[in-house]
Amino acid sequence: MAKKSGDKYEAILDAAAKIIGEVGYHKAQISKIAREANVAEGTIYLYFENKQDLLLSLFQKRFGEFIVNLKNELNTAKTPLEKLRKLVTRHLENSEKDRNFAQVTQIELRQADRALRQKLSELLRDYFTIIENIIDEGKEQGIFRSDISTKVIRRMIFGTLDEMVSSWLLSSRQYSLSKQAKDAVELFCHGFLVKNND
Amino acid sequence: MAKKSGDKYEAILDAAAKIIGEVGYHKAQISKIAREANVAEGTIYLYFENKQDLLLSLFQKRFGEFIVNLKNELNTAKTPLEKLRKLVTRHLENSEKDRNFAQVTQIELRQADRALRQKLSELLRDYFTIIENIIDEGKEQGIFRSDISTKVIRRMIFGTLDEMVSSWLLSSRQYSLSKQAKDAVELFCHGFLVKNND
Amino acid sequence: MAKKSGDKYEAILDAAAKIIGEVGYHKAQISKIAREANVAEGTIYLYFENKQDLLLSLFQKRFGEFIVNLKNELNTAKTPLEKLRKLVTRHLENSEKDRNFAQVTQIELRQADRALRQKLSELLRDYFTIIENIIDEGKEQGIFRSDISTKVIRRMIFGTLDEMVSSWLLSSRQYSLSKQAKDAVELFCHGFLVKNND
Amino acid sequence: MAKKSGDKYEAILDAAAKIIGEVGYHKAQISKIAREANVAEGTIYLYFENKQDLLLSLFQKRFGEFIVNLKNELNTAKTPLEKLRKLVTRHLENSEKDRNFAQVTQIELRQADRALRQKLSELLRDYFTIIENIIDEGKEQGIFRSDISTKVIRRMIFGTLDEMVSSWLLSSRQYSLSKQAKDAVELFCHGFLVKNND
DNA sequence: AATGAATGAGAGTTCATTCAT
DNA sequence: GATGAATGAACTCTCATTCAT
Repeated sequence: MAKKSGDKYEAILDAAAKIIGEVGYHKAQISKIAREANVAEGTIYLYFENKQDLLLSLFQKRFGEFIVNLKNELNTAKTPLEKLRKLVTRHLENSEKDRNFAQVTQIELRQADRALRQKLSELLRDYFTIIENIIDEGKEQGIFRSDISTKVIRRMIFGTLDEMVSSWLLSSRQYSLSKQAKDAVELFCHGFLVKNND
Repeated sequence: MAKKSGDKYEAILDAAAKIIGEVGYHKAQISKIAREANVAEGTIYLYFENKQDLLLSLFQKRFGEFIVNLKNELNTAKTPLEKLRKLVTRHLENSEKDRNFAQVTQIELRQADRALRQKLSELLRDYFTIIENIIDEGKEQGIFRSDISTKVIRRMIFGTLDEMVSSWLLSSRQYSLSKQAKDAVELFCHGFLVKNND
Repeated sequence: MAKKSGDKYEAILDAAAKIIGEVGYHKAQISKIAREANVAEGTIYLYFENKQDLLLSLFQKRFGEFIVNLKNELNTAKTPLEKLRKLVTRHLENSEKDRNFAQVTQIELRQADRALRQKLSELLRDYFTIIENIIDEGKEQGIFRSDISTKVIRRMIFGTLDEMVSSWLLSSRQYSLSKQAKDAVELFCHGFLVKNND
Repeated sequence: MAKKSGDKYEAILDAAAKIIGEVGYHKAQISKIAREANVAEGTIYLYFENKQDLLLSLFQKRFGEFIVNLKNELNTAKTPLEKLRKLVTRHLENSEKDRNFAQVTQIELRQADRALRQKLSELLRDYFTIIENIIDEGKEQGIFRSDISTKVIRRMIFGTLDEMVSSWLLSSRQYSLSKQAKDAVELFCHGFLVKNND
């Protein structure tokens, strides 16, 4: 397999993101991706083992970049709350900016073989760890409640973001996704119950 | 097409739920479903238009039953908060009880054609409306905060439940899903911020 | 897989023999064989696991029939020499009659995977055993020389017949193959050395 | 095309003999042969027109050398019988020494296109002529029987040798091939019939 | 002469769907 | 209604060959 540098590798990944984003993984034919990338079908197999490996590499690269950028940004935040705000904002902004990738992440990754899903969830685990670290940090500093398990909180945060992106993707995308970041964080922090209703 | 009653119709739906739950929609062969249902392949096409219609009908029926039961139960609840608690509990309990169906709902529905997804989201909309009605009722009664959009709250609730089920499905399912209902509701209501940290 | 009875099974085998005989195993496309058999491509896979299995089945059936017929005929012969004459005659006659099959046996079987070749040579072993039994019977009766190993004699007999068929196939087939049976047997028995030249 | 000399030319032929001998002509990938020869894939096409030409050249060269050596040796033999002995011995010895080449000759040459097979049999014809010349010489000298056609005798000799080599190749090659030369010649000359059984 | 990345035609196989019985 | 053998379009992947460097 050729090295992962060079125009073609990138062109194929871009084409794959576009086609898969448009028609879904199963309906995305290698021939279409090749045409979109201005490359022969066989060329794809110089850079990727097979179709599944292409999807995996696509996710790996894009998500990896997102994670790296996110980590850098989180380092500039002081409090866990500030970190959470940045994470939520980045997640929604990124999905809004790269619709194709969001589509792949949200929709396509859930299908495919058990084996593939396994590998993909390993990649997601990095993201989960970042979220859980923020939560644990907040708990240690006495800012976040310790009586609810970190995992449940993480699932609320990720699930909410995920659902927000899904809704937005399935809608006509006429509203701004990232502008809902503030509301989401507010909800996470205080819930929707009016204070004196305990 | 035969009417939607009779042993075979049910047998096929059960078989479909089982096979799709096990191997996913795309890998679920009609021949396997037929064999599981003790029915000839062609028979399936007497009851369903095509494979996609089978998936759709499966979801429709199972989800419809869930919605009906849910509505009945919600009628016995007095406050919006109580209603929310019942909804969360039923959602998690139901997923835990019928793993195959949860698998289909969570994972398989997200793929497939735009057309199918469209129809499915119409079915989900019923559920969304139920959730949003509870929220609006709470807002009207001054129990729930009115400064956050109903849709965002709904997405948090559904997204969280969805993610909780997904996590549980991808895990070895060694923990009880429905036992986390209380924590989830607590989070929805008060958030995870310690009170004096405003 | 469907049962091995019925028109289609036979039609496919016949078509395969014809096409493979004409262009060789590797160049024999499933689509061509299907068209020749007046059958859809997929139908072939109802009767055979894959292309290789088709070749194997073809050989198995045809060669099996030949072996059965041969055994019956050998039972009517009294002396080992008479048996040898019948075997040689049948071998050449059969090849002459069914040119396609001869082609497959001689040429195509030698290629393909080690695995396939292994299976095929197991089938041939039946034939080898028949030849060797005749030789051993002759040795026991003191008619055939015991100072030369049965295997070497068998290889001479089979190799000679094989080569005669090969030559005939590669030639324009203008001469009668089976008419050389007598010469062949004469050679096997007495060699080509003039008697007083020891 | 480069001239048929030089290190690379030889290296490619050697590599081809090795790879083809191991996995067969059809499964022998140009890329593998190139790697084995420490040469770029494209380089092979500087020395050979295509894959088929490579196989042909391989046979041509190796078989040509064998023929030249054989002719030289036959010149030192006085009687036709002595010549036959030398030919049989050389044939078996050569096959035993260069297993890869034997494999190619026996197995791979039989497949491939009609066109290729045609060219190859032209090369073999040289060998056939040598054998037939020995037979005719023997007939003229009254040593060999004139009542059996030269071609049939030649086919017996070549077919027997061929089958002996084939058997040996398909076996685990635990026995000595060349040691059976004497038995073979004995069979050719006197047949396997005990003398007083005419 | 030498390279090896790129090409793209080609072929086996799968499987949802049909239809004669 | 029920069957299941038959269909054939669709699609991934291979690999001999080319050609710009």
